Amino acid sequence: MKFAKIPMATINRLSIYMRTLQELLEDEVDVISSERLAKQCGVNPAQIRKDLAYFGEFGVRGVGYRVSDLVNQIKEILGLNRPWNLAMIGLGNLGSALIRHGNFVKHGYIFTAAFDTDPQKVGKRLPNGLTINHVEELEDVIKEREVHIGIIATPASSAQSVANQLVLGGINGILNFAPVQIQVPDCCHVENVDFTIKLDAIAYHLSFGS
Amino acid sequence: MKFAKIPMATINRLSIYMRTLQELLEDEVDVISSERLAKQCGVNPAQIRKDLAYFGEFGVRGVGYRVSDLVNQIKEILGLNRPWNLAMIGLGNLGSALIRHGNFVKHGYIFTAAFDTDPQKVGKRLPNGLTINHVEELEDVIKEREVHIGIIATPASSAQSVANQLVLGGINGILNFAPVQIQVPDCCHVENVDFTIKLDAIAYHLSFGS
DNA sequence: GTAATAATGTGAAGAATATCACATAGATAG
DNA sequence: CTATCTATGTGATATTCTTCACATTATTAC
Repeated sequence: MKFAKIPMATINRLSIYMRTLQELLEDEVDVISSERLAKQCGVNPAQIRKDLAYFGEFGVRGVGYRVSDLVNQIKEILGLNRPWNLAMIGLGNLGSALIRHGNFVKHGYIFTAAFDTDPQKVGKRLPNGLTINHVEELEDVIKEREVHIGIIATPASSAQSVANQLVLGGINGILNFAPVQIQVPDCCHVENVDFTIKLDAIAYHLSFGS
Repeated sequence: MKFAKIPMATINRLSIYMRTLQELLEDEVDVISSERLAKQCGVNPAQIRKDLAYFGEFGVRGVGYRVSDLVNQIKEILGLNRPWNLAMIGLGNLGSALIRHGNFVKHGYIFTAAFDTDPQKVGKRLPNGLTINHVEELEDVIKEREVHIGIIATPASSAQSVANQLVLGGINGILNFAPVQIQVPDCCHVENVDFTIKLDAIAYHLSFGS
């Protein structure tokens, strides 16, 4: 599928295009031009065409893109035409909220394991039916349940040690909500979600104009 | 303070540097070189120097950077040497978790208002002492309480209408957790936090290698 | 006071990314 | 079947961002 080196920015935008296209689909829009899609996504029309061009030709000249087709094409490009199993590590405020949050399921992700160290929490059942395991069991359980992606929602202080265990358990993808830079081997891909960084950026813009 | 046009990426990295420096400060490290700091932040040493060079000279040649000084300098650069008032809109799973999450307070941000539309929630008191207002009162309340930044944690469907009201209330900075692209006038700066985009990026990497 | 050392600050080179502009090709109407 | 129209796909161009490499300058030791 992939022949050239694809910019990370392209991958992220594809995700945004897909989101917008799925909304259009719900509104029963059949066909859309790069120009209109670009406006809705807040990007340049040529950007969309270039992004897609990395992977093939998906439009019809003089017409535009068939919305439902393009959604499926992007899903295939991103590897989303299959289920991905998630494990949540850390069931404090944030972890618990995320696991109950509908967006993961809506996009085809499935929680198959959840971990914490608090004896009060271990053994408890979550609304989605999962039972919380102790972090000590992490390595075994994620192998057993074929977890593909680990989500770290622990305090910053435990994040690195959890990441180490995830790697030992064979995980190659980590979504990290802890506000630290975690170190992993090259085989493992980490994405960070850090909202205080975003807040700082807003503070900067408010202070010194755009 | 700002003379050239600063890359957004630089601003985000300054935030990361600051975070790491604050940790170093707790470990009582006095001085650090760009090389060592770079390793801890996962960037190139020249990058750090260039980023800082946009704003002035903060290091000592042959020695490095005084950690506590640099933290303060970056705070000033980002406009963090003052309090910022936040309003949370939407107190579902995510909004409630975020407002209880210590990281905002830790970095000097203060919640001064909270809103929801659910009559069950309006009037209730949050653990931090705030009383939940109805979204109808949004415009007035945020003016009254001098809110600077609005955090949208509503479902996607309400995000745009909330954003409109925030703008009407004079807000120029929005942190958006809803998975939609919201449209605002140029005077208002929006940052999006969208973890499904990050998850999609991980899925892509797992599918087609790095 | 001088030399050696070390790590900054920065101009220049390089890489990556985004935008422009137009040739191309599918669709539709006459 | 031909002409017209429209929006894609893409080579060329422009821009933005990152890395290199080294001259510069504070510090320390002799």
